[in-house]
Amino acid sequence: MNYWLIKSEPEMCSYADLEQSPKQTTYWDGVRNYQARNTLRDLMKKGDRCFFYHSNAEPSGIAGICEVVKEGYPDWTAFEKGHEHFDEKSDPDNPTWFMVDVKAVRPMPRLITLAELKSVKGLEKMVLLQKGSRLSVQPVTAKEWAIVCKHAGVAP
DNA sequence: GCCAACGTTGGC
DNA sequence: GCCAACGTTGGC
Repeated sequence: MNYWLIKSEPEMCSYADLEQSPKQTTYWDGVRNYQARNTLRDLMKKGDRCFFYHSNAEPSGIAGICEVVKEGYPDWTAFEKGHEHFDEKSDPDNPTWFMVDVKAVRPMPRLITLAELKSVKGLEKMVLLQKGSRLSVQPVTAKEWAIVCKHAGVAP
């Protein structure tokens, strides 16, 4: 099983919003970065676990854990004229962008803030904490996953 | 709102 | 292929 961290602006879709979605599941769309696209399309597998991270938030941090329930498929929001994520260059017959479906697993007992994560031993190499890291889907090592869960007091 | 870091675009 | 200009992300 692989571990990931996915970012979402809580104004758009918070962890609570995910929990309140039908079947606690939603599609995670709007990624318009090639590296992140490759991860979504090729690497994320059913059953993989993800930290659900609130970005651009007050404060930012990990809000919960979710699970990949549908592997990479074309991000149809790129095909819809007028949609916020419309991209005229993405051809439905040869899509540029992909997305996955994720399902809520469990919330963190409290938000694990970015500032807090920076001070946790063993997370120094975590992609999220690297300077200038802007990737909206990033790999998390099994070790980092365990450390964060232990720190937060939740089952991995 | 500011700004650093990064990705993309496009002229050459 | 280089690189300046521009747009976006996201912490603060």
